[in-house]
Amino acid sequence: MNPGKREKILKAAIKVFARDGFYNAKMEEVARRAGVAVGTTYLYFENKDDLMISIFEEEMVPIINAMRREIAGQATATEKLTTFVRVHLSFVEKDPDMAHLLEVEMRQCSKFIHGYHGGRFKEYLDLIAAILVEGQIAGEFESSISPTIFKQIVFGAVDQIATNYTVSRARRINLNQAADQIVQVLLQGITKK
Amino acid sequence: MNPGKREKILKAAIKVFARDGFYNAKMEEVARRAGVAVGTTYLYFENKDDLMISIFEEEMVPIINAMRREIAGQATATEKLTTFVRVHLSFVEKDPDMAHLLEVEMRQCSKFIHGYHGGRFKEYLDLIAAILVEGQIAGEFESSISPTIFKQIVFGAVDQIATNYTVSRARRINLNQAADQIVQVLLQGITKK
Amino acid sequence: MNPGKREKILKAAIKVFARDGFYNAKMEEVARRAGVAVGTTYLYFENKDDLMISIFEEEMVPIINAMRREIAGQATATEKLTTFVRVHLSFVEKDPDMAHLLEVEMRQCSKFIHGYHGGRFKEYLDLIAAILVEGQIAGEFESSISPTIFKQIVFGAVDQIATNYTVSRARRINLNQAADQIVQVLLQGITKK
Amino acid sequence: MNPGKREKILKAAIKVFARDGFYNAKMEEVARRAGVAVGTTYLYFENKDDLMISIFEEEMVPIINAMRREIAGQATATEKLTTFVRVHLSFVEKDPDMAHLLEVEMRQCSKFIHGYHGGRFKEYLDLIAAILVEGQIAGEFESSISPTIFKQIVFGAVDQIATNYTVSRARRINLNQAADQIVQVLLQGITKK
DNA sequence: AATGAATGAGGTTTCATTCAT
DNA sequence: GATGAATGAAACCTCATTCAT
Repeated sequence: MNPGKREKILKAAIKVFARDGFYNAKMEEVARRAGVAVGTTYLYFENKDDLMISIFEEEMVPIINAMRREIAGQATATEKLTTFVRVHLSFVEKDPDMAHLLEVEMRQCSKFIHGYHGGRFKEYLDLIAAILVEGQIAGEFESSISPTIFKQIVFGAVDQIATNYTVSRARRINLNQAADQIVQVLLQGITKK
Repeated sequence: MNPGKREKILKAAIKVFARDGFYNAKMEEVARRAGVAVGTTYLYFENKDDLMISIFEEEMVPIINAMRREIAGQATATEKLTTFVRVHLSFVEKDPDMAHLLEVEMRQCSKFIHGYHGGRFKEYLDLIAAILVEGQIAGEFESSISPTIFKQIVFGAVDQIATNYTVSRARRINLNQAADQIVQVLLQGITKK
Repeated sequence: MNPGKREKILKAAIKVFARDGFYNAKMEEVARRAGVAVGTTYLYFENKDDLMISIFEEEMVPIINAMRREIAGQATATEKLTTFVRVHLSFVEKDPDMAHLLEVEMRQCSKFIHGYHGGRFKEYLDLIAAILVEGQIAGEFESSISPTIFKQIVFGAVDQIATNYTVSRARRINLNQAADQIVQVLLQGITKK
Repeated sequence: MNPGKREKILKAAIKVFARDGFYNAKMEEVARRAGVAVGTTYLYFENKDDLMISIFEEEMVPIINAMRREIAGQATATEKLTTFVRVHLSFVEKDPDMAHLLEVEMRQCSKFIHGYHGGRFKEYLDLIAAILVEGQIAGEFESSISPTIFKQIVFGAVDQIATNYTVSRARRINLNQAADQIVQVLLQGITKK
């Protein structure tokens, strides 16, 4: 098995799935872009679904690790939360195809939705929950906030901004400014003091 | 023709699209559930895509109207924002199939994604933006928050909660509590005072 | 039964069958053009095939009669043959839709081909055969020519010219000149004396 | 790919299209007869129309070439014309399916009719025109005859005989005799001297 | 391991025909 | 008789997957 070839197929699939959508994407096009024969893709991945799942599983690992490292480098929970939002959006900016997959296409892969949930995605979301809990313990954050709900709020907000950025072809949205605003709202709320 | 029949097909499509996903859904199953012949569905809708678009267009209208009415019944912008979040989640609770469609499946319908965006959906998001602006003018809300970004934050947060609720078959999540927490975060932030 | 309505349907069918071809023609379009409901066409004609057959049968009658009359008005077999060719092409010029049907579309109607042959069409061809025989008896024409073969030669030649005229949208072909040339060849041959 | 397989599909299509007609022919039946799967036919031909066009294009080439060779072997224009008629009818006798396609079914393929006309078919007709012109120059044939019209007369006559032969299942028609009669009429006309 | 031709199940859509009103 | 909404069979074509080379 050639691990480089596996990687090439994976990268090609990201491009094609992102561009055409999971269901409209053709295995032949993935193979063509990877510079291999169709049959070869089936040597490295069980089937189309498995290819999708693998993208998620394997591309998510470095992302989660990088995020974890970035967060660890921050002193306070407040800074950690700020970091999460900024880094996530910088990921989106750097690799919009991958971002689009994680946001939109992933949800269509039936095997993913039915029963898969709980792998890397939960791990990623729990980074947010951990930050909240840490802040609550440290007395930075309100203890009345539920980590389970909060992680969804943060991810949802960030993901919506990201989706909007990814979908709108003209990438004239300022993700840095958006990150700041998200952080401000999450930390201070919108109520005028 | 027969508007009742059209409605039956639409409702059947919502069920089937929600259960099987847009691409896995079969027109034959939609027809079966609607109690009509396959050909009949094509008397009322141009094709599968049109059926999906129509669901969005026609089911969104009463939702938007109801939301608008509920918001109008509130005095302050703060109450209006609270209402938006609660009512949205109550919609999700009342009709999870429809919610699932709007959240997940809709994005797969190619015609929807390419060029359609901006109809009812934008209208819905702009309800949030209007609330923010109103609050800013009234002096309730911080004027430094961008309406364009804020509406995405709110929708993203609420939608993520909703998606999670819809996907998890066991509906033991308390949406009321989630609504309260979302509102609290949005209004006050999580920073301890 | 309203015979006028039957006629309207027949005429509409000629137009539609000629324009779209028998297989691509839709009964709904025929009905629309006739100004009746789809179901009505089935009150006057058993089915699509029957409609085609009826066109042939019923439109052919006046044509054959007119042709017979014209021929009868001529004194010699030579003049009669000349008349046949000219009148046929003038029919084509007057009603290209009908001509197109008889030339091209008719052959596609399976019931027509399988077993039908021998109705009006044979009657029409036999007008030619009769002219030849008459001329042979009168001593005008060579007696070595087979009527069965000759009628096909004449019809084939005339029909090919007609088809070419009908297909080429730009109707700049001179059918009169073509008629003269056909007659000349048939009567004298092309060999230089 | 595999040119032999392409040929098998082409031959199968000729049989099926000739027997059932273009519109009634099923791709599945074509595949079955070719001994391949349905999908395979689409590896070699874009679609049903393309298959039909390809039959015409590719089967016509050897026919035209053979005809050209046969004609070239004759000394006088008179002999060449005789040869054309005889060889054409011998083709029909040898391969009635192919003949039927060229005569009847071909005209139904929409792509063929709309804009295609003028490729091989014109080439074939022009063989006749060339013979006439050659004979006129050599002083064998009357110079008053238009080549454009004459080629249609000859083809029409021959084609009508061929069609009649092909349609009538009982092949008891003597094509050799028919060829002689056609030639006699074309060369000498029917007028008794 | 790699290829890519071959497979064939399956879905959308069309449209002639029917039949309740 | 007239209507036209409803029917549902049937066919083209796609494309994930396989397998002989």
